[in-house]
Amino acid sequence: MIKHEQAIETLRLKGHRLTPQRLIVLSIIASSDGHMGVDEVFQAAKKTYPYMDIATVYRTLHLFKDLGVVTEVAIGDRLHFELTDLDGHHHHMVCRACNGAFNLSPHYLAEFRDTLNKEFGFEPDLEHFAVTGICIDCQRSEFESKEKQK
Amino acid sequence: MIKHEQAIETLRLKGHRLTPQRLIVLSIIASSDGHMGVDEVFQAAKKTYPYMDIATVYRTLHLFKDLGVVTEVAIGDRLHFELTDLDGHHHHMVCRACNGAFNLSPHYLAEFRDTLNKEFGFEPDLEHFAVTGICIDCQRSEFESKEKQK
DNA sequence: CATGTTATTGCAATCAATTGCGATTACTAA
DNA sequence: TTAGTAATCGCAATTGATTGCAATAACATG
Ligand SMILES: [Mn+2]
Ligand SMILES: [Mn+2]
Ligand SMILES: [Zn+2]
Ligand SMILES: [Zn+2]
Repeated sequence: MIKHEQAIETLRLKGHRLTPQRLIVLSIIASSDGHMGVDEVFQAAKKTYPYMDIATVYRTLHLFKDLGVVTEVAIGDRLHFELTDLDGHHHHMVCRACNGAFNLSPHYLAEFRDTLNKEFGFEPDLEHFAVTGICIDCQRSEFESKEKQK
Repeated sequence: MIKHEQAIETLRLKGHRLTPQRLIVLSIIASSDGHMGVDEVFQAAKKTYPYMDIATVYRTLHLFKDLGVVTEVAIGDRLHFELTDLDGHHHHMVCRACNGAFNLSPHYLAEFRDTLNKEFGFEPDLEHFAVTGICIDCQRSEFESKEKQK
């Protein structure tokens, strides 16, 4: 629970108010081990605070993101959030067929980033990147269902 | 205009109907040299066909995408479309500050794709990829405005 | 503890994108 | 050329995300 306390301290230091809505969203995100979709957060929040509004959830998550408390990741076309990983960044491979999310060490993208930097002076947004695709298991099932068809 | 005829032939071969709406969207996309946002296409289409509906524009663009006639690229959070580049794929760097889009040869991502393939058996969606970030010019302006501040 | 200031909230409106549905129309085949 | 049929369209409703605004509540100050 040290992380939780730290986040609250960050809020206070930057002059943000400690509202019940913010504390609830924080504890929900903190109690999850992976990413959470915005609606998941919203549904969970309504259970302890029925007046919670989806706009407040979005505003809170964006505030937490600005403060560095949570990290945003676009999976497909939906936004997901998770507590910022203090042990270093990571990326994701997300399967478009089964929605499985696999972690990816940052070094797989470091080279790409460096190349764009050196060759074009371009600084890409690759903090917490999710690349969609088809995982190895779903490639197999796809292959098998094609076999069966003939 | 050879491309245009080819697209029409593709529609007919796959059993899709040649509607005025489809022909208009096709000619608009074909007459543009870069990406077009969906609303750009819609506004242009309404000029020659005032009854055009935005839903039809989306459905038409998605059909064209499935047929391989156009390619979709997500720039920031908006979808853009362009005629499929027959001379080979390409990617983009898009500046978050000035919205400038720069083309990127596919070889910059080939390595990344191969690594995911070999190490994890993951097949990433990287057909027509756009990475956002800050271009070299905007990095300079950012730096200068920070200098001026002190 | 009471009070004033202002950040924050809930609600409704809005925007990009998608979808269900009944009306229309492109094409097939007589 | 003329139906018949299914694909397609326009329209309205819906969804995820965002925003303006008036009401509310967190917090500083006395
Ligand atoms: Mn993550
Ligand atoms: Mn392109
Ligand atoms: Zn999968
Ligand atoms: Zn720029």
